[in-house]
Amino acid sequence: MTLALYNTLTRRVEPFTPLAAPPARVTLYTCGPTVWNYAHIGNFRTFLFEDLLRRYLAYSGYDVFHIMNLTDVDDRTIKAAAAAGKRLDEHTAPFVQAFFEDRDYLRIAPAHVYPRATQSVPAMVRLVERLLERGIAYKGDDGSIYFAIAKFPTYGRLSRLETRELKVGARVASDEYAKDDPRDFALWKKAEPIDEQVGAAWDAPFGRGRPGWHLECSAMSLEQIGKCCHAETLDIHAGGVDLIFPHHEDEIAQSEAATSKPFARFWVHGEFLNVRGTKMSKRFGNFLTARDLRDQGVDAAAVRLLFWQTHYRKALDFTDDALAAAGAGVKRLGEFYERLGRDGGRGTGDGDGGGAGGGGGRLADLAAKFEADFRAALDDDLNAPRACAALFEFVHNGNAALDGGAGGTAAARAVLDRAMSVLDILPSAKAADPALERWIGERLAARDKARKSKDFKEADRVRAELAAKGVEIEDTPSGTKWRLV
RNA sequence: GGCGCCGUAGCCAAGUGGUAAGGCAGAGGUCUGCAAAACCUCUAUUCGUCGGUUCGAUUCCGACCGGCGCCUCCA
Repeated sequence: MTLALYNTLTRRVEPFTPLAAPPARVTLYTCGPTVWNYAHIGNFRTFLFEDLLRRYLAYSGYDVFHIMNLTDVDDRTIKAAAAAGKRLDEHTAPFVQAFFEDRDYLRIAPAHVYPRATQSVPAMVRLVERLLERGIAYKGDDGSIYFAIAKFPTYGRLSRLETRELKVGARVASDEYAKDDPRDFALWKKAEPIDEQVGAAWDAPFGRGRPGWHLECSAMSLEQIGKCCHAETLDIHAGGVDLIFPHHEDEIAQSEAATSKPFARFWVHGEFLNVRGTKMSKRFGNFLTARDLRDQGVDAAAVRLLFWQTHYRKALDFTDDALAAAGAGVKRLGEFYERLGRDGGRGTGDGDGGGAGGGGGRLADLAAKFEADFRAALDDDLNAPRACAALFEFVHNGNAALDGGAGGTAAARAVLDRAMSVLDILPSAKAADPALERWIGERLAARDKARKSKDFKEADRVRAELAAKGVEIEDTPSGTKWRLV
């Protein structure tokens, strides 16, 4: 079995066959955040889907080179900086920082490089020059540089909007008359006063200005894969569905017109996160940021599981109920994982279990089945919901096997660890400070004493006291366990 | 108007031309001093509606109803 992915270019699920077998290098470019503000969890749904893709490629043995850009100059960043009376980099710096914090909170594996638009201007200027030399770009009447769609016959191949017409009543851009063809898009925008004001203008042979939105991704991805792999074609380019048009369509046009090579072999797009049926968006004000969740004490593992339980190409409605349900699932998974470690002191793979459910190695067998199902599911266009179903089936059957005294826990735990390298949904450990821990120890001892003398009233009172502080307890044959909730 | 997606149990959500995964919630039971956790059992004759193709459709086709997305700078 090998990985197959839905390729937006062909609208089909196709086997993912890189130029060489694992451990071959795979180049993955994902469109990152525009750092004009905090990213919301809708944005992060896409980044999490890309995290799943990247981790599963690694799990499958590939040497992934993951590039994620940071858009730190565009209309919104400039407007926001001007509104705040700041320079562009002054305005974006905290949001870049916040993005990395949110990324870490959500356990998203860091990309290998985070090229920034403002730091890649030379590469962008070179790309524009190449297009000018080839006669595909031209200077408009307003002094901006445009890409001539007419010179790129396959324009529209990705989005299939080649025959599009402007929607009735759609607004007409102010630069409409500066372009040869209304469909042409800006590569380089002539510097305006507001750009100068915030420091978002650069000199170029074709005029002082700033990059158009699409240009950065073409320039930076080509620059990065040139450096790392001497290539001009990406293995995979990913993003949200809303980027298909015009962003990715335009990236293809710019890149391929310049290199005459396919820009990316696979285009994969993640669906939206919705709120009550409508896409989460800053514009609609129906958004929630990652830090909102973090501040509410939401375990990132629950967010991840919630997202994994819906296929990445299907819209997902975000609700508190769904998040809570995922939280319960995460907790159960954590219990099982802990139990494997605890009961696994003796299990080595061929077990000692003599109970009803378990012969030797029963858990190892279950783990092997789980791993096969897990892979088959993710190989099938990253069917994470199915992978999660396999996981919980394993939890269920594994618990039953443990109840029956089965062995093989070390093997089972190893399999689970491998799966977690992809899903990463074990509950976050909540650390207690030493003082609290000491107090818990005292209380537990008191309760134990009460229980031994059959003073259950007192024992229950202590349990309630602990619960009031968020300490949940569980009596087990090997003593009372506690955890913070 | 153009292109496209979605509609499966109380909630969330996989799925296949051959008879409905998984999660959460709920009910009963085992275990426990009681709990908790775990386990066992149960919870969709049915997959928006109506037609069609087929031996057979939730799965293919058509129409309709409902929800949503993109159509120039939104992940």
